[in-house]
Amino acid sequence: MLPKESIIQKLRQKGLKITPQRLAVIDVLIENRNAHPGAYLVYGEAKKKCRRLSLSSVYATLNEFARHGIIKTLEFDRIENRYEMNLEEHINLVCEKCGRIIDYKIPPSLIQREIAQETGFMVIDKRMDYYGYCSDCINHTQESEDDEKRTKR
Amino acid sequence: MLPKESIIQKLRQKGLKITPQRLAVIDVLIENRNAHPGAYLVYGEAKKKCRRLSLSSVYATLNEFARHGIIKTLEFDRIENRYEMNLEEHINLVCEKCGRIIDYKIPPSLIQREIAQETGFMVIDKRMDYYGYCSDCINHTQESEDDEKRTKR
DNA sequence: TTTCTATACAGGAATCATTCCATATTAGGC
DNA sequence: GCCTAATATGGAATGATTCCTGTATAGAAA
Repeated sequence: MLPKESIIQKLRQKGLKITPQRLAVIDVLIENRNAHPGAYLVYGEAKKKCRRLSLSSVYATLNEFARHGIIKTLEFDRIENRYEMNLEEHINLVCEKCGRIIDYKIPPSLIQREIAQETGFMVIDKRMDYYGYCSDCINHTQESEDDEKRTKR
Repeated sequence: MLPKESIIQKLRQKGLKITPQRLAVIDVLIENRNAHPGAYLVYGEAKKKCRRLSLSSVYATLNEFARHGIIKTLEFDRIENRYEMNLEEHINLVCEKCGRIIDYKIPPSLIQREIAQETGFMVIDKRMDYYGYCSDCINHTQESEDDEKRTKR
């Protein structure tokens, strides 16, 4: 099944309505699935497909999708959130209830069960980021922007 | 060497000045090293130690410390940033230059060299979060807040 | 100890992603 | 086609963080 159909089916299952705005957002998410688009990009692109679309709705839609596990939200410092459709397995133990954060030193290979046994923490969701430089940026001379590295906003 | 001394020494090495405000922030960071304090908490606690201290300075100081690798900034959705002093090893490949993000499917155990070989991405920094519930929150009845789970701000 | 100046600070305004709210619209079951 | 709960709009509000301008000061040098 096409990813789009799959999403639409999920929405139906959950009793969510299929609106032109949501279809536009879905299209954009699929077309940009590798770009990890932010809300603004989604808004800009989706607006082309659905003239009557507000930024608020894009946020609401993205949040709704995230809530239903259709996409995943990635948050960053100083830059807008990004959204991804790749939900594959891809460590701070953050309690979503009380906000407490428990460090867990990771052995090379690690599974939820170990964490649960050793700390009693129940893992619901994961996020792993490695920060650095992609091959393009390593090759294409560093030129001037060297000191702009962290100037994001 | 005490952690505080170690930090002060690092600041001296980098030519950064040792001010009462910074000392207060350092104390708070050390005292709360396991709490992953946010800027507001740091401000509140540090203010007790150094009457003449502004929130702006706390932010500036935390950013400065992070820039020099003394602490690490953790960013979250909807809640303020948290800061940690635990810099131990603890995966999205995010290019800090062009902002591109490359997915890298992780085998159980994975090292930077593999990433570099397979993708050409040079890893500078890492972040791994597992989200879920801590043992306390699992035990202490879920009561009413069940639907507040994601109501963070 | 005093001087000097680059660095740091205070305090308040500004920014900007995101959310909220009140109202208007509409998807989709009947 | 009707009805209504779910959505969308758009503008205001929020809130963490940054920016800005004038002031203060750490610490090197005299």
